[in-house]
Amino acid sequence: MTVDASIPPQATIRQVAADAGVSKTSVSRYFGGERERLSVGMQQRIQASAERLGYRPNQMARGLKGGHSRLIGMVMADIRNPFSIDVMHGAEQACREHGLSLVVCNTDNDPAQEREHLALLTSYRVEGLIINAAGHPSRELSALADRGTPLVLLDRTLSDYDADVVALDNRQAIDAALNHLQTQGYRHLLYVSEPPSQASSRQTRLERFHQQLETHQLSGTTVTLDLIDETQRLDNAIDDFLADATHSDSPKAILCGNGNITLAVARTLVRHGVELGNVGLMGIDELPWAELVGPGITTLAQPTDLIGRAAIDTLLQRREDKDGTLPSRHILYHGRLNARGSTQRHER
Amino acid sequence: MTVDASIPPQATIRQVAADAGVSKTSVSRYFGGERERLSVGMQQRIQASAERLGYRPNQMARGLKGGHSRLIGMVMADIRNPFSIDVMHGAEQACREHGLSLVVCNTDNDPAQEREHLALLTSYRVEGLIINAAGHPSRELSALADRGTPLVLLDRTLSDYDADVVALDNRQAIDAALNHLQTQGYRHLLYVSEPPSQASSRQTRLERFHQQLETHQLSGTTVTLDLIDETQRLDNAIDDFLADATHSDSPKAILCGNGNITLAVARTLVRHGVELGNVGLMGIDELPWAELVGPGITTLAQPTDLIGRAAIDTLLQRREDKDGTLPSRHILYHGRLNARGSTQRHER
DNA sequence: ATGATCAATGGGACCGTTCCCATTATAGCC
DNA sequence: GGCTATAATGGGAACGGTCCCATTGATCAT
Repeated sequence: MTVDASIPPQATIRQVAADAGVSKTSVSRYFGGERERLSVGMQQRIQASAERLGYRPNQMARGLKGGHSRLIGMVMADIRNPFSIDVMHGAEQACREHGLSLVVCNTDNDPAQEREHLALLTSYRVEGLIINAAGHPSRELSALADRGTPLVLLDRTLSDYDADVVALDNRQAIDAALNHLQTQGYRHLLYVSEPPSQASSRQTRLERFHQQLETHQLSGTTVTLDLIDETQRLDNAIDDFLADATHSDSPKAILCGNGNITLAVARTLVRHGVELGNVGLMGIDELPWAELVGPGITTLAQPTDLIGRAAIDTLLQRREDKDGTLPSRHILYHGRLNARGSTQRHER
Repeated sequence: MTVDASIPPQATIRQVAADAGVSKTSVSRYFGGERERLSVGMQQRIQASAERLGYRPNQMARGLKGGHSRLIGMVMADIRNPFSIDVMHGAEQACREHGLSLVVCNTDNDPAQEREHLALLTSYRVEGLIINAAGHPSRELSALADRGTPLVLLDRTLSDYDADVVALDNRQAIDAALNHLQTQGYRHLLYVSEPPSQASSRQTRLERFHQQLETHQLSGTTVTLDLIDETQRLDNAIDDFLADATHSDSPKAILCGNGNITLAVARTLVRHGVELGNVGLMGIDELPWAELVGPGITTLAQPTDLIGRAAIDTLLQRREDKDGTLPSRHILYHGRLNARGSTQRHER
């Protein structure tokens, strides 16, 4: 591709107006949602000129005077988490339906990156924010919220915030998992999670696991770790769990707190030649490949695409709430059990 | 969260200037990269006022007069494709290092969505564009390119475009796959692809497959299909391939054109109780779960994170090329073979 | 002493668009 | 006929910042 020194710059409203023989205000009306206020003849002249000149509105100029950036910020803790991908897809589709653009920022679970991204989104004057990020509200987030930027928390709650939340019902998810594992005959469980301090949903799941063990006549233990540098520790924890002689007559199962953990645990079990089902394995969140591993891995699926959509819808409703009378909502979706062979014990 | 009727609006440069007792030009200099032109005392006064007032620059105003939106558009054919996810991650990181924001648009392989997204990115005056999308250049894309917007094609070429390209070396990838399958003793192959008309890389892989069969003393057949509504057709094609009596004494293998196909084929084979290795299975692109399925699925991995980074770096170099003397480049990365059990035949 | 250069600072114009008020012509009602 | 309302259209100011030219004072060289 050769860059030509005589590149025609992007046409402006003034140029279209001059070409069509009308005022710039009429052209602005044509493109700005007031087309019906113009005579048919004028509309046609404007359309012809705009097309001839290849006019495209400058959203930055519009945003400056009109006050609308048409941008929605989405701050994600980990875009490579399978959960994030589907949520983003749903959110992006919902934005598009409203003529909005989604700006996705990835924090890799780092609060410093989160602050940077929030500052950047502020500089673009985003019209709303979807937050799926670290556990503590930053000053940057507070400033945005204080200034009235609509905010929806995605799969998170923040302790100092009474904000709209769209998420999986974590308690129901853990209850359903424990029910299933108990029904399938497992009695001693290991719950594996990424660091709970990074996300309230992880904390809620972990707490619920502990709380509900006795109710389900189950015993259990937990391990939390950072998958970036603690894979060895996971291996050891699983080995210890499987070798635990004090529970040698209790059928054992491992419950994984999210998709990233399910993958890591499955790797460890397969590498150690563990027969799935004999040792139960279940993961929170569906994974497209879960049915392929051994006898199939049992999962509790969240409706992720739907959650992404709901987050945008909730945000747009919050944006319409000019006088602040709409109470905060927690929209919690139930998980759906996909029972597969990894939670079927063999008679022997 | 309660919306307070007395929300302080975002502070402007004029307010900071008034508070610090300086001119707006000085404040602009402070935040606009000319800080060293100000006396130390003035810098401190500005900093204190900006912090007190919670000032954040308005990128829209900056973009309007200064001519820089600081946005990079990235148009992806399918954000749920595993390839896309890692590339996006790498690209986003590279953007961040340069103080740029990545705006990701997902087309779901639909040319109409692509046109819409390009128009939208134009309206934001993006400073560059990474394109990984449908096969035909649109008028919208032509207009952007003609106007001098830097452009990098990602895993694609466009027939009418002499643009920078960053991609896997598709020919090397197919050659490596055929080498491996031939070395492992397979003699009759099925190549499965998503529709080649949607992406030049698919077309290149398909053509190379046909071209190189004889060179490798292999025979083969191909099937191309849209995974959205042709799963049954895939099942049938695989059944026919496996039942093909004219090649009953040639060990058979299936080569999958991308990660989405690998998942779909693996599902079919596992569901039909096919023993991997007995029938070979290999996929272009690494998948995090590939090692977990049966004896492990052999893959040819692209360095996806690196490709995403390279795309941004290439784009930024193109942007610096004011006088158009930098020739177009095709930056092609080699795949790396991950041999696993799915391409190991059993003696029997 | 004079002239040139540079550091430091500031004000006005501008960027592309929207918003707001103004004008003109026409139609309908009293 | 006069008055009011409405459709259609337009021009100027403003949005928040950048850019460009101007000014002032200090320093250095001749």
